[in-house]
Amino acid sequence: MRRKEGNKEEDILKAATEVFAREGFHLAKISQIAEKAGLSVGTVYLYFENKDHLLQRIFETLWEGLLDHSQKLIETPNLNALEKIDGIVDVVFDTFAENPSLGAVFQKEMHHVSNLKHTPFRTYFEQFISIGEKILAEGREQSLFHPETNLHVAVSFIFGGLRFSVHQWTLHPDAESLVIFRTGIKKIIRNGLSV
Amino acid sequence: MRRKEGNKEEDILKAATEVFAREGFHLAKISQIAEKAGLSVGTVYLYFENKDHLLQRIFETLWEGLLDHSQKLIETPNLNALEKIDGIVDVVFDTFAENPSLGAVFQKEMHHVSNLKHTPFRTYFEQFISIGEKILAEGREQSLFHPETNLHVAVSFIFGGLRFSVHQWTLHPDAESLVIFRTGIKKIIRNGLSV
DNA sequence: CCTTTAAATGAATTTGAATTCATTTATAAT
DNA sequence: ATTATAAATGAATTCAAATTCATTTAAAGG
Repeated sequence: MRRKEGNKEEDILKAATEVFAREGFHLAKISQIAEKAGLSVGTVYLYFENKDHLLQRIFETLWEGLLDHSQKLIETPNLNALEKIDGIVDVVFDTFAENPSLGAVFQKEMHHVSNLKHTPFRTYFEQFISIGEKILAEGREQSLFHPETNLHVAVSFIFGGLRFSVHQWTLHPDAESLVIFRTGIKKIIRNGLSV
Repeated sequence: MRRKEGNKEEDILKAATEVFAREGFHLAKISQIAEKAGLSVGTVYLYFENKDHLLQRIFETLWEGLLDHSQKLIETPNLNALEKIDGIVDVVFDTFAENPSLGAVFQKEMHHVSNLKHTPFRTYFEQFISIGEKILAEGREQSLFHPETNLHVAVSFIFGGLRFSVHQWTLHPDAESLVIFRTGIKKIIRNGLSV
């Protein structure tokens, strides 16, 4: 019998990420993805049930990576809440630094994915938010943070800011601007704008 | 001859905003919009060239309002940079407080609109960003802000945070949480999380 | 070097909603 | 009242792209 050559599933996901990043999910054509992956339209359907599932798998991998690293981070001893927040910023930027297209897809298509039926994506997002809230609550207990800050508001603001900044960074994803974004964002989260 | 009853154009835009907010642009059906506006599918096309133009008009009105108010704000004498930033937060929340669905559409569909050909939307966004950068530069000159903060990073982060927070607020758009979001966000932008 | 069968192909089919347009309705002018 | 015509309707058409599947290709086992 014939055997599979290379790793087509991976090739397809990589191609899909790039096409979704450039075109957006709805304008992306399966034919474009197939071409970029170097195979035919029909083959895409041997590996993925449909277009939605492609996006779903991309987000699944992404979220699992983010949550896994974040979970390890908050369990690290000898880190205070401020250091953990810096760690979260690093987790996010490290994730997207190795794959800038993923940052664009994350910014553009998260809402589409969370609307899909039969997906655990609202749960993933909620877990991430809940990790954020844990860190902030911890910081408050350690008297590092303003006690009156509303957790939900703070986490929403930081999540949105981080996500959009990553997206902006992906427009010119070089190493130098990566450092500027990372450090700039950490500084704002800690100290805000004012002196 | 027959004359137009009421303001159908307005009815359609209002209905479209609600349907786009709930379903997202691509899943929204013209038939749903027509039904919610209390008229037929064909009538929608008497008032708008196509589905894209509906979204386009919604964003046009939205951006013009935001830019107009922001422009007036930065020209107001006797406001320092910190007060101007508070003003921007207020402009944004005032805009969406009177129409929470607009906040959801703004968060979900901005990327679709900026991909449309023949639209000035990248320009609108750039103008808004440029207003933000002006305020930050001013604050730096007034020695109110950390001199080393990167303007582009700070503005991206704040824009993203503000946009996503508004979207989160629209999920439970009551007056009490509005105040909590407004004040919480202003505080974080000024002072960050740490004491 | 056949034979078997999994893998791959891409043209043909299906689908589903955007858009159109022939027909109907309602108002204003005469 | 009648007529002219703008406004409105919604069933029929169009269209583009997702999905399918009959056919072809190529590796592995005998």
